[in-house]
Amino acid sequence: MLTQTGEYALRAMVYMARKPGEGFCGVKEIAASTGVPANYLAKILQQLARSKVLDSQKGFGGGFRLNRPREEITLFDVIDPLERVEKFDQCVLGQRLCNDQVACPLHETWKAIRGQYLGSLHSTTLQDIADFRSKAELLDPKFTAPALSKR
Amino acid sequence: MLTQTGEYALRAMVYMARKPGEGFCGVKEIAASTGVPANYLAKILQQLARSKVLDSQKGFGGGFRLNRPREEITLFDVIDPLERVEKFDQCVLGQRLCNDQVACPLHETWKAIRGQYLGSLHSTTLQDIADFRSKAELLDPKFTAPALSKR
DNA sequence: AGCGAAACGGACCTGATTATCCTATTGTCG
DNA sequence: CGACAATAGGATAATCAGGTCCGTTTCGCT
Repeated sequence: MLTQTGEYALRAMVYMARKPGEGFCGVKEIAASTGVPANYLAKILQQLARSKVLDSQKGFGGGFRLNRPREEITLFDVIDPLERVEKFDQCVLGQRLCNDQVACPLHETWKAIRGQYLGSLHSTTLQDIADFRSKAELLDPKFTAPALSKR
Repeated sequence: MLTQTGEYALRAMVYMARKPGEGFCGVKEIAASTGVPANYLAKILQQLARSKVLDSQKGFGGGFRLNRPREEITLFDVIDPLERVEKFDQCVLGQRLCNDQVACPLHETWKAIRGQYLGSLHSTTLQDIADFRSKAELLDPKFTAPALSKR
């Protein structure tokens, strides 16, 4: 469904989105919190910095941070630079000709699945995720400890 | 979305489902019609035979055929033995604890995506696919000739 | 029985993905 | 300025999916 790399990227982005404040996060800090191999995570974050989703800062106190407000970064923005999403547009059965008029037997089924998937990635922002509270958190004040404000 | 192996399997199964008659199909025949590498396809079909979706028959005139009526084989039955679908049940963000009560921030989003995907796989049968006719086929009698034949 | 057609099974090759390590570069602070 | 902290980036290793090859087994046919 998602490559390992994509999943790691998502974990890191969620971590940064939920962290209060504007400062840079070090790779080690993110790696420790998300359980992603630090060296590999560094590579992934470098890619995301190159694709303008993150800012990076070398030197003491440096690290990575979101390049834009949370609500302007979608899951798609995170996944897209790391996986070959274009493959989704190709016919599942490998037919050269497969569109809404001349379709392979799976065309409609697959179109629906793909549409739902991409739609979710496009419509879900890091803001949505940062705001998320599980049922347990909503019911039990203890869970509200790592408090965020806003909205 | 789907591994190469899963896609190949789907192509072969669709071919067999759409082919009239009850006889065995040889690997070479299927490979030629679907564009899947013959040797690799053989491995895939062997796996499907082991997982009771296909019957196989050695020797002259042998090959593979569906083990059950078309309408009793779902896309899930085809994909499941070949990919690690269990991975879908694990939390995308790698949290040890992630369920409807105590959830990770992506739990609901991912649950919806996964549900749509698995739902389609479970509810679509080879019968549905075999019956499928594209708009062009329905409108233009030329297309109603058995579209899949080569050799 | 003997031959050829076909699946079966194991060994092996290959390239992409995942992961690690080392050095260079860049920034902060004393 | 010099020491240190942190990313950048290149080289390399490990793992795995995808793919090939070949010998064996099993069957149908003559």
